[in-house]
Amino acid sequence: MLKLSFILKNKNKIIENLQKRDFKYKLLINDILLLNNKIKKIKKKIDNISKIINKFSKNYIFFKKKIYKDIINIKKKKKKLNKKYKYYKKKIFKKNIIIPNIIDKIYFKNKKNNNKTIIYEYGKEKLKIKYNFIDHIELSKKFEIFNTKISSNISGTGFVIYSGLGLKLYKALLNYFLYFNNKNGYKEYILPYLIKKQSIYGTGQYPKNKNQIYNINKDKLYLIPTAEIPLINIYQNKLFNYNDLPIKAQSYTECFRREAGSYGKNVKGLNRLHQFGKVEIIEICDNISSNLRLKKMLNHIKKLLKSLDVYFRIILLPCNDISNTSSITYDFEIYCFGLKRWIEVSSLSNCTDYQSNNLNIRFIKKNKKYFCHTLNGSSLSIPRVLASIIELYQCKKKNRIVIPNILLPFYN
RNA sequence: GGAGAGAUGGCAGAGCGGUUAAUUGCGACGGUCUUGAAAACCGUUGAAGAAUAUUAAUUCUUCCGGGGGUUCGAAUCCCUCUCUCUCCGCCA
Repeated sequence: MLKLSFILKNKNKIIENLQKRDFKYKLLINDILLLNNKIKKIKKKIDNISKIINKFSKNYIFFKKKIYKDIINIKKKKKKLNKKYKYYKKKIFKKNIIIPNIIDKIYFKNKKNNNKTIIYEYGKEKLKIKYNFIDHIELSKKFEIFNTKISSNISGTGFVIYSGLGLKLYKALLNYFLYFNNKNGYKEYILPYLIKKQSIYGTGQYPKNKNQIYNINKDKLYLIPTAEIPLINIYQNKLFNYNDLPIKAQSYTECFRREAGSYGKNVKGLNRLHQFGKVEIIEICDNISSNLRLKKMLNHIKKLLKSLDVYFRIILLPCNDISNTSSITYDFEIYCFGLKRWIEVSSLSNCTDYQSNNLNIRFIKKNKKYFCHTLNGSSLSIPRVLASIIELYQCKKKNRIVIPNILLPFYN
């Protein structure tokens, strides 16, 4: 979340920011300013009372019982004021936490920013291939790849079972992604899938996305919707040396999403699942170089997709479409030749200091402490990549699905 | 699940009702010495809010895991929550 002191000093900037994001609750900033003025007055009264009490207690022996009664009255007053103070603080917090991150400068350069901007495209020539592509759902009927019928008996819709060829490809993709990321310095972690509410607050998905997250009431735990949450939370309350940055980490986890409200075509096959596997990469860096790191991550994921030799594109998401925590987001989409549509396989964001404010992730440089910047991206979502690969690679030999060359060492 | 111990600054670790924002050690930063470095020595080293005032500061308040209570006064006593550790039980 944004620091309150920042909000107070940058009122206009934030209002402009909210407008750009099409944020609905426009009086939010005014509310916060009003509440803050109230709180200031209360704090001043409390300070004065504390001063009197402190003086009295320091000179206790001299004053003794003379002013004693006054002190007791004044203490009662202080208690009342304290309650008020905390009440307003909570109110401010509740409003503060829903203010999204400041969007990147790039969104102020282009006037048209309600549309997706394609910034890179690769493999377009594949569109020329003349072949009767069938989608991965049909393919799965022909080959042993995955099964949603059996899984729906077990868990309901939105779950999947991999076996045979599908399982082999799945593991190949997974191991290749981990290998590729690791080669580029991302340290791997195996993470818990059940997390506390506090961790979700830390990375900023709560309270906005609370309807998308599975909640295990009995134990007050939540299923992770993305590895980003436990992965970033590893570093809560950390103080890094400037020279140790950037921190690069990755993890494969299953991700659990309720997907409340989605229906129809999108739900079919491997496209939208309640549980899916994804390799996530994150970086933690200083407060200046985060956009440079973002570019490096962008190139990293680009290289990975290129090596799979699929038709993909990179999109700069419009600022009214990026998540609360993000200042700038790029989406990576692969073209599915069977479904004849684009599907998102990665989303890469710079969260600047929005998360590190919550999680108290800082670095120290020349005895001064600063908040780190955090970045995250998928590298990559496995079911969707698997689906798009089998759809494209079915054309290379009749009645067979070919495996991309790069995956062969991981396939066997 | 049962019993016990604990959470203090960047880290380690004292303090366990009254100049304690907190002894000390290490680290970090600055300086002296040196051709340079090390060693040694000297100095600096938490955060937030407010007032005065203005670029240099001064003053006040709050903060020793979170929340609440006792007291003229709490890091220190009590309650509660969260987390960590040790022992016992259960278990892949």
